[in-house]
Amino acid sequence: MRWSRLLLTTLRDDPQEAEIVSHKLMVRAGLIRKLSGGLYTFMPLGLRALHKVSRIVREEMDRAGAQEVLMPALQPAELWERSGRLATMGPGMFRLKDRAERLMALGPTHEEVVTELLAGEVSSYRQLPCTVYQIQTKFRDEIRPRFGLMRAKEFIMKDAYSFDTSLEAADVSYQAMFDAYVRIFRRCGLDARPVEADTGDIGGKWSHEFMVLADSGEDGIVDCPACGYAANQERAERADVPAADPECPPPAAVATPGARTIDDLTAFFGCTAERFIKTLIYLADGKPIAALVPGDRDLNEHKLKRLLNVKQLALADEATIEKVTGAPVGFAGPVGLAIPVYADRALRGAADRTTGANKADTHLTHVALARDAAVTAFDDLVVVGPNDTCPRCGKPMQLKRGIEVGHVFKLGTKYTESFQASYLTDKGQSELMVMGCYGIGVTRTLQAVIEQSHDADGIVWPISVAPYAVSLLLLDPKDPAVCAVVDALEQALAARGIDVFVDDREERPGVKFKDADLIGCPIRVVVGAKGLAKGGVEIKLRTSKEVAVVPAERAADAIAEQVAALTAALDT
RNA sequence: CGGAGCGUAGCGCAGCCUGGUAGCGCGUUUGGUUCGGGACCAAAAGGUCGAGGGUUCAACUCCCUCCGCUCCGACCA
Repeated sequence: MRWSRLLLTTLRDDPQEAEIVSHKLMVRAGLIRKLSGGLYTFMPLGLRALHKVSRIVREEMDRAGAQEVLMPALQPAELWERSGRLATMGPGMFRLKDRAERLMALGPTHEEVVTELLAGEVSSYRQLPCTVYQIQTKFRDEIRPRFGLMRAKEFIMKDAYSFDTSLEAADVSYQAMFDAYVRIFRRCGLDARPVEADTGDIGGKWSHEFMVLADSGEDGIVDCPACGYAANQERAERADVPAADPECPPPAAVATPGARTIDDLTAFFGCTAERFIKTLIYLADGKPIAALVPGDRDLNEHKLKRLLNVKQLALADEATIEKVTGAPVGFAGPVGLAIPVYADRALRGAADRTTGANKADTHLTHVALARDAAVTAFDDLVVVGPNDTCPRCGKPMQLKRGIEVGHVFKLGTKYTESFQASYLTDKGQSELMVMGCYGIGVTRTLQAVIEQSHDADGIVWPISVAPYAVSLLLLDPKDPAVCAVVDALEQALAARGIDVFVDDREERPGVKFKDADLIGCPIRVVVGAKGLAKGGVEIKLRTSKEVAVVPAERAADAIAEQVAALTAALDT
């Protein structure tokens, strides 16, 4: 491809719309253009890179034995009623009506459609296991689209679904997908690592997310360098270190006018935040409950939701809090509370702490939790912090940020039950299929590659996903001799199956160098009158400063060697 | 949805506080000089100043409403 014929404009300045480096670079390098918030056009160069990611995904899915299908993005909402997710996932779905007033949805994911499909297709154990996948545009009415392709309203996802005869068989399918994911991200040149994750609205028992480490990542990751334990902060556990507080006198009420927050209280009492017990009133499926965490910790709502096994969990409104505690917001405490009370494990054995008194402008000191309050259960309820230790080995852990590029779930029979997706066993009995689901954000993965691989000058593409392997800079487009060398080289490379992008614009050399760095193809080849006079064409890797000068007639072979070396380095 | 900020030429921005009929840089077009790390000179095209309403002799500027975009929180590939 020649630049002069390509719809490509690079930008000198960072776009005002972009915040993180990968987004800025994608716009500057002319890979994407914004239509509106969370909606992007892939320009020719960006689409090439996207196709390369898709191809890797497809190859590895096929290798893992999954079969490609393509399901409709437009789906009847009735399907979602059957699984019960119209309620839980409802607000995140784009809904519309057809001319018969039937409620439809633009698919945010396809568990319903695929389960309905397999329920009809599979009738015998002989047809199992079966894993299908598709690479398709998904629609989600995100509350806040962000960071370009990272969180978009419309994005391309590879979603796969496995169906098995048993939990054990499903584990095998899960592992096959897990292994495929490791290969996919490795081939994309990404440093992605699997972490234990929360299952969220998708449901199911167990899941792993594949995280690309990046400071701009939206997720917190907890990582134990000693034993390899790694988890999303939403799910991460910590070693159980119960409080070992000495006995204390009975609770005493202290007037604390206007002191509602932990900050207010530490100032008022002049002690550290951990000496307080934070009491949070939640509505769990509409019923009030209290959750207790040490004053210096944040409650992890995912953990609480899992413990309570409820669908909806939200902080209670002011009116509910006043009704339940008898006090305005900010003075709730566990002593004398008539609703279920769940406390973080670190509060087991807690004594001589300060809590709200369930009375306006009043707190209780000398509270010994077990002695003075009725705790329904102790469990791990806080967001893991920097000082927590590993739940497996007790060693210190690290907190990092990550971009979630893939997620694999063991779903069990959650969906096959809703859709009565069953098969006949070899004994002629009807059993529900056991399911797994597996997603990769293809567009997000592409951007994650850039987020992880760039420098001050621009993108540094791994060869596997680069729009072109080679940037060929024609420095003297008016010099027939130079043009002849470029033409011959372009053809020679094409004959070897190497994609070349020729910058044949009538621009000064500096402009071409800058743009080549910005666009970031892994191999840069410069052909100019000066260079030819000095011995040939110049070959340079995007990752290196070294320039090799090679006679024109040997250039194609030399480049092919570089391509082979770069490709081999990424192959698993 | 709650909080914060921003909408002026294709892109990046100034002007607004203190109303007087819109400017800079990049890019684009034409001509010339240049030509190995974002050249220079000259000329030119390009703007309903996000939209609507109000105040005023006069609104990019002040006021109100709405819309859009970006960032921080809940959602998630």
